[in-house]
Amino acid sequence: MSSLFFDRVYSLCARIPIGKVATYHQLAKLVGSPRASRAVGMAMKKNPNAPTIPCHRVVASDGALTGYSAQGGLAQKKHMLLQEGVVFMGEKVDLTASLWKNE
DNA sequence: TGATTGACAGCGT
DNA sequence: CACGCTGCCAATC
Repeated sequence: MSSLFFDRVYSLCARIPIGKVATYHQLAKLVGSPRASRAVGMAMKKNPNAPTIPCHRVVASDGALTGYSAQGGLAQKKHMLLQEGVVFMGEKVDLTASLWKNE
């Protein structure tokens, strides 16, 4: 189960600092396929390393929490992000303040 | 091997 | 501003 694509996505996911979030499109771009945002989402959904990969730090391009396969769903995801210090704008993440610039 | 799916993104209405 | 449709990529059935 070692697809280069998934591996890249997981690596980037683990690379996202606490208090920051990345968009699916951003990860897709970093892995080399700026249009593979959907494939990135699929990798998150599969998430073989659930507790190992902090995939909860990945949100939509608009900062909205689109999905979360783990326990609790989107509510839990939002709660975790808040706990890590991510700034929320209602039900969406304030990308203006918490978007990972991939430093 | 082919068709369908899926945690998206962009554009149009 | 909210909703809908299309396009893209890779995985899974």
